[in-house]
Amino acid sequence: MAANAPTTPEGSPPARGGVDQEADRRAKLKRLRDELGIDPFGGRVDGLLDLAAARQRYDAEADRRHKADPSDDSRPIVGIAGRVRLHRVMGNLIFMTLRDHSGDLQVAVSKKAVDATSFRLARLLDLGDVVTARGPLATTKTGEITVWATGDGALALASKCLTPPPDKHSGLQDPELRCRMRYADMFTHEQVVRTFKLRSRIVSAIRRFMDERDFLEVETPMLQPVAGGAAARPFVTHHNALDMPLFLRIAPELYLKRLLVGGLPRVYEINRNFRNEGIDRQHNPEFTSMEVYQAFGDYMTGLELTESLIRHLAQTVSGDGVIEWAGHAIDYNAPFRRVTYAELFRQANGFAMTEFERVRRRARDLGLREAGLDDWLVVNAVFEHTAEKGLIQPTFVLDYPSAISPLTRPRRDDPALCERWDLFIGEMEIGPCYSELNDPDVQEARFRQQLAGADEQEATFRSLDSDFLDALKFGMPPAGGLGIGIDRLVMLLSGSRTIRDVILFPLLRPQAPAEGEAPPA
RNA sequence: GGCCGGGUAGCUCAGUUGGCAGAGCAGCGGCCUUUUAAGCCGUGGGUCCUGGGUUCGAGUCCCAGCCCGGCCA
Repeated sequence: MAANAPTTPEGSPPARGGVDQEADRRAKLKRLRDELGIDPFGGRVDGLLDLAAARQRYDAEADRRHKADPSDDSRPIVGIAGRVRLHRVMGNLIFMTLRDHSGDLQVAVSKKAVDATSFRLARLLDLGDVVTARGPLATTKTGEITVWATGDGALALASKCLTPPPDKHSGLQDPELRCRMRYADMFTHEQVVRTFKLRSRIVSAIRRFMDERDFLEVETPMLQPVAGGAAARPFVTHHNALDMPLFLRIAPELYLKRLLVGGLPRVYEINRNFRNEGIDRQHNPEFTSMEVYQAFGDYMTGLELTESLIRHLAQTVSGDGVIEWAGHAIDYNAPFRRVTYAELFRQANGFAMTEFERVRRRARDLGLREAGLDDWLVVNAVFEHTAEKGLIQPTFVLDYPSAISPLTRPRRDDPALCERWDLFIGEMEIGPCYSELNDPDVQEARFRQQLAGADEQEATFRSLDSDFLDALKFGMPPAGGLGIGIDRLVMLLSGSRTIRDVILFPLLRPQAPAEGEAPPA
């Protein structure tokens, strides 16, 4: 036995306490190189199967025949790769459970079946090591489908894991660490990989759906000289060569509308927006949304498109179109509920939203700020705090007040209201849709009104997008425009309660600098 | 911003009335050829988030702060 006493070897003072598990792993790394001549960081291997695919190759009949007559071996041989999740050394027989994105599969290494070096490697493996293995598929006594490492390529180390992985059973639990170390989260919780695969499938399905309806996917600037298209605080940056300030976009709207002016009748964009605001269960500073513009449509064509898209996605994901979320079975098959803003307000508060004095009283009762605010802003504050609660099943809220919808075409029959809806599912706002304004003079007036209402802070990042107004003056066809929050939609369709479960690397506060590192300036 | 909960070994977590800092997994040494979070024997490992305070004595009580999570605004 090589000298490997638990006492500190001379000349190699361990990290404090001598309990450094990375040091143990590095010691093994050295033994692998020096004693076994193994490269612990592998190389190309051809012909590997995913673990799930390899498992499918199992041939029960061939296994049975081989067990009856060992000379009759037609068992399929597979090459696989995976991370060591469990490792059970039983003297001369070693079992390990590998994991990859597709699932888990057991590998057995029998001392009799492999060369001495491979067996010593199998003994020395640590949890977390990435290995490749090759051999026939057969069950164990308890019926577990297993790759019995055999012959050339029986077992090889593809990448040594130097950091001890999280607990093999419970995995990472700390929600912040799970995001910070998403890679470890992924290989310890299968659900994480499932969710992000689902997200990818959903986004692909959205693109197919839109493409089939003759919408053209486009990409418009994310670095914008004027941050328009929404009311939100932008991130500010700077272009050096042009020596100009730039904003990360808060919405693609004003560029997509330019494309309508240019003659594209149906466009959509799926990409990131950035809003310099708070972080919670439903908000990440960068988030993905889809915006869609359809010339000669209006907010009702947008409604039909949205409802059929979301129903299609739900049925694609679940088969029966009913998806559990936060304890509710949300049914995407039934026609989505449609209710006007005014009616929902009345139902929630017991009086009409136009009774402004009662609305203000209600706002004060709710502890909301109302003094000095425009009547309609108070109405909307009360609405958000009363009417949006309980909108769990898919619900379109129609005909918002014009006063809180500066980019929307007013209703011809009642200009106080406008052609706008918001979709709510699971008490979350999934997205708005408008009949878009296309009168450049009205649009300019609304912009100026908005700027006039801006407080000092807002004024630093608000400005008039005169390029956009110039474009409108060439004539933009009437259009319906809509936005759908992809992250929230994925939350609903994947059963995720927080947006961080559907964003691979959500924004986190930077970690406190380790001792010895320079503090931030 | 307010309120509540949390921060203890690499990971997951206990810690009673204020009285020697604990378990499982992981690690290290050993046994073991059909295990399933393998098992068995032995063994090392702690800035109890940070800083004050009370006390003979603080993981525990008090104050302040930092970080995480939840609820509310």
